[in-house]
Amino acid sequence: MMETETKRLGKTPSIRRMSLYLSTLKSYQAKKIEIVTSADIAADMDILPIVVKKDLQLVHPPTKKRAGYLVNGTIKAITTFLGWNKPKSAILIGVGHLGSALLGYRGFSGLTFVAAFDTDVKKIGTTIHHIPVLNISNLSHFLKKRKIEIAVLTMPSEQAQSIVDILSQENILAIWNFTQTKIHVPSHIALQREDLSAGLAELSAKIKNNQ
Amino acid sequence: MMETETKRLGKTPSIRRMSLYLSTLKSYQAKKIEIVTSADIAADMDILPIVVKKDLQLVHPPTKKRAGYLVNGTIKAITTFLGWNKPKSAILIGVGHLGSALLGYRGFSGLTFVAAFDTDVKKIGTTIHHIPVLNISNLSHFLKKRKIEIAVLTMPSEQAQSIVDILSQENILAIWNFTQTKIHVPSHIALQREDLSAGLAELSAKIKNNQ
DNA sequence: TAGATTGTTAATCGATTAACAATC
DNA sequence: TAGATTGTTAATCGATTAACAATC
Repeated sequence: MMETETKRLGKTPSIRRMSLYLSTLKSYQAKKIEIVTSADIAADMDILPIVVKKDLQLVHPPTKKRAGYLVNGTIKAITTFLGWNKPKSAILIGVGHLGSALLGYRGFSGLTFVAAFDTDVKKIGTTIHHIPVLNISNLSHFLKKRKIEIAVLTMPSEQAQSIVDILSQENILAIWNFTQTKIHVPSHIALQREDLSAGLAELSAKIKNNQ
Repeated sequence: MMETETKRLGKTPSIRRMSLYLSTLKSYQAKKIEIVTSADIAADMDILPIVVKKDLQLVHPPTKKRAGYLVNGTIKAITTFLGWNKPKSAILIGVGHLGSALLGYRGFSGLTFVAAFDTDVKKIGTTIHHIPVLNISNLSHFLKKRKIEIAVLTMPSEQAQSIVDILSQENILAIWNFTQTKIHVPSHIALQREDLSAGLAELSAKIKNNQ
């Protein structure tokens, strides 16, 4: 029997919901609410309370013994579970509109952009959202000096694999691929591919269903 | 028993894969390959052949009687299944970096941006990727004149609900929400929320698993 | 004590994978 | 005919939901 390459992590849907739990809980924090029930959270997220209970059990949140979840402690538990308590150092490659949007995105917890790279001499030497844009030809050299954990790819698809080959030789942990192309990485590097059209496909199916 | 509001569509994972089938098939088209097997497609997408067969059965692709799928016809079948044969007219609200990136994104099939809206007088009157940027105060008026099917939200979260309230009064089919806030829409409007941090959460879990 | 809520086990549902029949 | 491949049914696996025990 063929061995599946991508071993299942299990709980992927739960993990994808974690960031929404975080922002929901932070909104309670802003309102100085210290304890919330699974029903409260569920109502705010349009899901069922049992989903909240099951999901949160993954992160071992502190509870006020059968009276609700402690807001601050649950935020900490989720943050730790995702490894976001120690922000991961990241670089971004390709400072177009999407790249710039990600560099300035306020919503990422646990990710800190250290530098961006581009080929365009007009961009090199500038900063975007306070992050310096460096010459792509210095990529290797930079990675040997600085410990970088995540590389975010927002350059044109055609250049993706050649950059990935450079990244693969350095000591990074993960690649987050926003390009429209499949890339090949060594198995020790974690890979996440974002496909914006997948969301559009889902929306299109919903439209069809509404009619 | 409480009624679940978001009725299950079923097959959501399959639907989210459709756009990848499309781009994979288009790469065969570019190479003038006319017939491919589920094994070919599976190899190129890093999934199992049975997944390809099951997914494609949803769209009723033309097959060369047990010898493979006809590339052109299968592209057409998927496109039709998603309703992408008649491109949907769309507007985008909030021409920041993310908005600009989406306006210029080459990867969307079946979506045509007709106009963008912003509050910034420096942007109003210009075009981005050939799409005119209009004054947000003309939104209602514009929607009464032009048949728009999808509204894409890329403005700051704080403004989201007030814009949604305007949109809800007009005759649109769907809202694609890229903001970080939950919005309330009437049930006849399809809603898709994109959460960029969900992908980061997934990637973080993969990193943890690799260690 | 009564009510409320988590924690946990069991049931259901849906998606993935396997097996194989049909047939080119 | 033999080999290959889709189409389809069955089995497995995982995620969601229900039910309820524990206990504050």
